[in-house]
Amino acid sequence: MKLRSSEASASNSSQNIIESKEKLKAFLKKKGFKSTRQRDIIVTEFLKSREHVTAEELYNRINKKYKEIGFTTVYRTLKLLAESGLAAEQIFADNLMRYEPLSEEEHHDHLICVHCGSITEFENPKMERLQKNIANEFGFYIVNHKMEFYGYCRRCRGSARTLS
Amino acid sequence: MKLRSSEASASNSSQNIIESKEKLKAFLKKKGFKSTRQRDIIVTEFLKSREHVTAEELYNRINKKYKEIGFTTVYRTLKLLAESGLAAEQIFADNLMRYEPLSEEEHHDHLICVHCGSITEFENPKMERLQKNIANEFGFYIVNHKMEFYGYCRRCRGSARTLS
DNA sequence: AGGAAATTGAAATTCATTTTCAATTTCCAG
DNA sequence: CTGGAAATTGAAAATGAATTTCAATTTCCT
Repeated sequence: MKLRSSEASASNSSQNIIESKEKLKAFLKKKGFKSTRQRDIIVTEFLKSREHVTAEELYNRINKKYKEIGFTTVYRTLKLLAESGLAAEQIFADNLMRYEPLSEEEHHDHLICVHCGSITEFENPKMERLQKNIANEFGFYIVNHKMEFYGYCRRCRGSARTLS
Repeated sequence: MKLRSSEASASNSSQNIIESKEKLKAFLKKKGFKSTRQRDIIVTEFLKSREHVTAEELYNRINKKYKEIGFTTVYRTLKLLAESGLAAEQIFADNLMRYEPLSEEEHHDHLICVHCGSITEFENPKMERLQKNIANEFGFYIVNHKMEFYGYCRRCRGSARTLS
């Protein structure tokens, strides 16, 4: 089991940021889009965060330093990142569109605490295999999947007395 | 593997409808709510459909026969069914709230065709066990989970030439 | 039957997401 | 280096699904 929780080490992050920014630049060029100061700032902040952010959350964070960057541009840049394959769009139980940095082909699933809201990511090879087997039984070709566990994380499991 | 696709046999459905309606009645009484003509019609139509409907879809269906029943009432009745445990609320990739009839404690997952939109349900004991094991490793207590496979169903896999 | 409490449904509201549009910026061709 | 076509920006408006409001109506307990 490969853990990739939000609390995990952030080493190599500056290297990853540079790499990702290069990828975005290539994507922009290929599509005839332009590189701008705003996009650069937004992408940098987004990749630094390494969280599942909504457009509004990222905008608020950016707005503290860069008053002149508008919500719409943050929103559009996140969409652009999703198109270019550098971010994944995900909707959890709160029904807000969230974005997370995505490198290469990795796919991970989520443990979401309904008490504190923490999101822990994990990858599990057994799970991947089982999913493929199930799909095969139905003649189904999986392009993408979504798996979320909602419940109580280790910390909240102890403190929440409301467990039924 | 237990199949429960939308195309599966609908035998016993009238029996199930009566049963479910009794359950709703009990729920209403317990809560001090009232039984109404509208609720009866909406619940009947909902249970008959045995699909993952949005409030609007169900409203449109009902509106053909019963012009006097408003959207709001359909919406509220679906919420009520969800509260009473007779329906499950689910949001798929199109980001619309859908409701499906829910009997007892069953939980099933979904194969969603991105080409024709069909939703097939399945249950898999191995999957349930693996999910619990994974959660245990993280000290996580699962209350609920969501698993969806997006891809091409048997039928569309053949006809869609756009598979990369 | 009487009336308190719940329900109904049309309309209004909310709120995240998306689009519009005029002003500005980017960047390629010359 | 420019000039200017094309893309971008950001404020504001629009969209659209979900939810709430409220006056009129219905339910159902006593």
